[in-house]
This record gives sequence, C-alpha cells and structure tokens, in this order.
Amino acid sequence: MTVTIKDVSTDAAVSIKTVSRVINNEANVAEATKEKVLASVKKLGFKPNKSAQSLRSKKSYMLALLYDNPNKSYLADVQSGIFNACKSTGYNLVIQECDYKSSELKKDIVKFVEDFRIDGLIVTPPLSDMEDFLQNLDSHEIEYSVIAPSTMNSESLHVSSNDYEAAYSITSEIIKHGHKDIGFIKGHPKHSASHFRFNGFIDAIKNNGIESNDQWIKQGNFSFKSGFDAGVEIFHSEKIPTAIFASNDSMAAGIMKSAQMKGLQVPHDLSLAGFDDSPIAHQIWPALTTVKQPVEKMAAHAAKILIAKFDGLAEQTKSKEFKSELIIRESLKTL
Amino acid sequence: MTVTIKDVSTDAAVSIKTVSRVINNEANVAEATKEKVLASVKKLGFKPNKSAQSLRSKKSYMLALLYDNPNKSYLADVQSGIFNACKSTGYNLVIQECDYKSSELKKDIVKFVEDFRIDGLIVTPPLSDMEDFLQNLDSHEIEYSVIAPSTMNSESLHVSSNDYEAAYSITSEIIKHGHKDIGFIKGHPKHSASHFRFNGFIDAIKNNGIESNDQWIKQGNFSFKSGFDAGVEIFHSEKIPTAIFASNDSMAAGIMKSAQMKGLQVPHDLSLAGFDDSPIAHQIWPALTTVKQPVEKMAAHAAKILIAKFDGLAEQTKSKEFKSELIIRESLKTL
DNA sequence: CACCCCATTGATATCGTTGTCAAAGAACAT
DNA sequence: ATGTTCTTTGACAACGATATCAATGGGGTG
Repeated sequence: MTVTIKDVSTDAAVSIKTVSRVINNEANVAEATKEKVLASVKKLGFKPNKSAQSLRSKKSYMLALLYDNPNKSYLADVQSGIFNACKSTGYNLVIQECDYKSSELKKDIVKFVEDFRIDGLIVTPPLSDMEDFLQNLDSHEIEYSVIAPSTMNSESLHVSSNDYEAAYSITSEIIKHGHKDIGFIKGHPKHSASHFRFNGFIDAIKNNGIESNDQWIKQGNFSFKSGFDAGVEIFHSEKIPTAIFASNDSMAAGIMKSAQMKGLQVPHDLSLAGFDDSPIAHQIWPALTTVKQPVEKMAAHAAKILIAKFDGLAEQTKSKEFKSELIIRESLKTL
Repeated sequence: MTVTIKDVSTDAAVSIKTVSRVINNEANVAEATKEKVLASVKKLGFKPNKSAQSLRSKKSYMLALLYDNPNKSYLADVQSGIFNACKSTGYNLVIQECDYKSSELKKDIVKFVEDFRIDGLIVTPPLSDMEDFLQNLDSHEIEYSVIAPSTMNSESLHVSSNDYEAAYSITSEIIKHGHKDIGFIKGHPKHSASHFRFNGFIDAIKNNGIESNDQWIKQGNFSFKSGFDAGVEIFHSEKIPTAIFASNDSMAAGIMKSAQMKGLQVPHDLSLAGFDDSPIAHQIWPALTTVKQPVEKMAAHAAKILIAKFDGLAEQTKSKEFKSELIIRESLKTL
C-alpha cells in the first residue's frame, strides 16, 4: 500500500541503511549511489514515516509555540509564519498558551516539553523577556528560538525587530508634521518592546529639542481598554496634546474612542499614531499611522533557524534583525 | 529513563499486552487487573509513546483544521477551541490553509491527508458549504467534522449555530427601535451563513410589515473593504436608510468608516448592527450592536465528537446546535 | 608487493507500542 | 464427568524507520 524505505532499497538495489543515509543527508554516501536512491524515492513517491523516524530517533519532529498574548492578530501571524516554515521540513507545530505570571510556569513548561517530547520551543513576548525563564530552559537543555524586539544576547537563537528605531522615526515624523505637544502611551511593562518604543520616543523628542510632559505620558498594557482609559485621563487635563503616539494600535484605537466620545475630531483636533499595523489600524476612521513589522516572516525565520539547528544544516540561517516599515495614514495631520 | 509499557507491566505483574488493553480501554479485562494496572501507571507516571502507538496502530493522532477564511479572530477562536479539546485526549492539531476556488482542492486535500496520515478533518466555512467537497471526502473514507451554520445533513458530524434566528431577532430589535428604513449588507455568497442571515433579515422585515428597499441591500463578501464600498454606494443615493444591518462586524466597521467620511454620525444619523462580536465590534466608537456566537465552544465540540468517533466512545457527544447571543451596544439608537 | 587506512555499504538489533493467535481457566449445559 | 463456550491473559511478531558495528574494496605508503 504505502511505500516504505524497504521498497526504495529494493528498487534502488541498495540496503535500507543506505536509503536512510540519503534521506537524512548523511555524509559518506557516494554521489552515484545518492542519485540512484533519490531517483527511486521520487519514482515511488516515498515519504518517510514520521512515527517510525520519531520512535527510533527519539525526535518528535514537533515544535511548540509558547505565548501569553491577548493579541489574536499577532498570534495568527506568528502561527502562520511558523506553519509555512514547518511545512517543507516535516515538522509540526503545537500551540501552548501560558500564563507568564504563574509561579509554576517554569516547571509546567519543562513537563510539557518532556511529556510531549517536544523538540524545540519558539518563545514570544513577554515570555521571551523573562531572563530566568530562558535560563531555566537552558539548564534543562531545551532548545528554543526567541521572537523579541532588539534581543542583545547573541548566543541563543533569535529574531528581532528594530523597535527603538521605528519608534524614533515615527516620533520624528510626528514632529515633522509640526507637533510639539505629544503624548505617549506605554505598553505592557513586562514586554521589552514597551521600553524600546518608549526610549525611541523620548530620544526623538529630546533630540528635537522638545520637552516631554509627564501628564501626557501614561502607562498602558497594550489592551484597547488601557488605551481608552489613558485617553480619558489625558483629555481630562486642562491642556491636551496635539498628537498622541500609542505603543500599539489597539491602544491607539482606544485613544480614538475616548477622543471621539469627548467630541474631539481625529486628526483635526488630535493626531494619532500606533504601532504594529494590526487589522484595526485601517478598520477605523481615520486610519492609523503606524509601524508594520514583518511578523510572519520573523516567525518563519525563528522556526527555520531552530529546525536548521536540529538538522545540523550549514548555518546559513542565523539570528537576524528585521526592519519595520513606517505607514503614514490619515490619523496624522500637519499642524 | 522514561517509563515504558514494559516497566508498568513488570510493576503490575501482568503482560505488556494487558497494560496495552487497559490504557486503550479495551473490553474483557477483569476489573481487579484493570485497577492494578492503573495504579502502576499512576505510580510510575507512565505516558504512552505517541510515536510507537502511531507506528503500530496506523493512527497519527493528528487532526487537521481546514480553512479559507480571512478572519483572523474567527480562526484564532476556532483553533483555541480545538486545541483545548485535543489537549486532554492526546491528539494534535495541524492547520491547513486552503483555497476554496482552486480546482485542485479536492485532490490536494486527499493527498494532504494521506501524506500526513491525518486521522480526521475539521472543516470550516466556506469549505463546509461545498457539497461536492464533502462528498469527495466521504468517497475517500476520510473522517471529518463540520463547523457551519444550520447544517441540515444529520448524517455527518457537525456543529452549527442558529444564524437565521439570530439575524431575525437582531432585525426585530432594530425595528423595535423605531426603524423602518433598513439597509442590509450580504456576506460572501459562498458561505451559507450569508443566506441564513439574509433570510432572517428579510423574514423579520416582512413579518413586521415593512417593505425592503433593494437600493439598500448590497452584496458584500465579509471583508472590511466590501462593507466600506457598500456604504459609499448607499450614502450616494438620494434617500439613505436610518439603520444598516451588516452580515458581519468587519463590514459594519466598513460602513461606519464610510458614514463618518460622509459626515454622518453613528448612531445619531445612522444606526448600525453587525454580526460575530469580533474584537473590532467594541474597538470602534460607537461600539457595535452585534451577535455573539460561541465559536470557541463550537470548535471544541466539533473536535470532541470527531475524536469520540475514533476512540469508539459511547456517543454521548453528538452533533449539536449552539445558540447565539444578542449584544446591544451604542451603535443602535431609538429613532 | 604487502600493509594499512578510510570511504562506502550492508546485516541485524532496536525503539515502544499494538495485532494475532493461542492457551488457560471459569461457567454452563449435557 | 465431559464437552462447549466465553472471558481473560500472555508470548511473540510486526509496524518502519535509525543505530551499531562489521565487511568490503580502492588508494596510498613503505
């Protein structure tokens, strides 16, 4: 019925071990033999049985995506990228939702990896920002690849984005549009992205000789509601900024809602900028000026370098920083 | 190192075959033996090796989710539900994106199932609405469970929602608020949900003695842009409706954007209703009146009944219709 | 020419489970 | 007491790959 390695070995007139060598890209197989085997593989349409491989080699061929992130759009993009990377390599993905606040987290994840014999993890913020969590993985010799902004530790596998620069340049853009009174909504404090974005904002402000006003700098947590609440507070003060830069689009949408409820017209009375280019950014009116990160590509790369490590492939694929792209839309107006 | 079935059999002083019988819930095991084995399993923390099980029994313990749906939020909810259902049963989920328009689709999916030895499929709209696609699965003896509104075919496994009733009742609600000039945006024509929602709307209109105006009934495709375009058209006509019911929230958001660009205030000049209660529904202002379906629960149930069938469990779990819930928010105003 | 080395290849054991089939014993009918 | 049937159990093969280790043969060296 189904084609096994034995059928291939018969067809190619070699031993099954040799076929195994070929399909696993092992060294020390004569070029002629290799070609002969590959021809048979193709001719018979042979696909190695994952279960058998897994049983014997003790690999599960499964990656797990660890996340604790309420943002469905981000999650969907990450997944999509990883799935694409897995597809060609024969790996599979399982999704594991976590609670970064749980005291059992470290233990739970180690158990999870062992129970399901997961080959490697892909870790997203905020878990990727928890030093002790990653160290725990190291000490249990669990392989992982990290998706995070501006990761400095170059030893571990990671993909990163230039959040600082992106925040700096979007702030500069706001200033170029003539704004001097600029508010900022911080992201979730446990996400390092929040700090990079804030620093990018502050540095751009300072370097342009503008003073920041603490009244207009609010702590959010990346949720729509936290943006809304921050907006309510800001619009409650006597003087309000002419522009607000929120650390992500959901919060920017929250600001917009609170502004509209207060009777403020965006962008006429208030300019707005977000971050992420999530679907909401162009589903509201006016559409949000924002920053688009190649999330899907980043996730795919994170998976690729992890798999490359397992398969001992020439490390053509290494940790990498991805560049974000500024998207100027209607929510930003020249004063 | 890891505990195998052999360790359990030694500990319980029975043969490995008997342990196998117990963990697979097979008949004809004496109650006393069963308890003895279960005690050992628990004591040693034994977990069957999936690869070995899979290799020998020819099951993959993998389900696949088939989708062709641009709605990330819907997809995320479906996935989440299925993952939860899988978690306890030892099954895994792979995601397979499809193109419902592809002429190769049927063949591709059969190949996919065979290549990956997928045990069963979970099929979402619009694939679940394609009769010939499902029949093709039947004829290849591929197991599947369908997520779709108002599925009539009671032979196959499915979960459904009462889209017709929900659309009927939201329309009635709009009418109760004093509206007589009501527009409607249809969903993607290949989704049966579109027709159920439209029929619910039309019947509610008629039963309340209101005349429908074809000028205000537009074809959309569930996307934000199609809603936006429909809005532009409608607001172009000389007389505009006082309320519009869009077949989903994305399109309602599109309508809202086009209304706001035209200078129309929602809900002052125009009431709006959507469908799905996706995140956007409450991230815009005013928040959308809409219908919430228990998508996650539905998906979980779809997975459960499929798995129950594989494991030959008593069919306590059957196909089921889920009820939606009306959510009244600010976008609907009394005239 | 004899020797050794290294690249290449294959025979066979093995991974951890389930399937097959037969044996043992209990229960019941004759 | 004997035969028949049914329940319960176990010995061993098998699933389809990789790992181990030994065999083979060509090329280089003294």
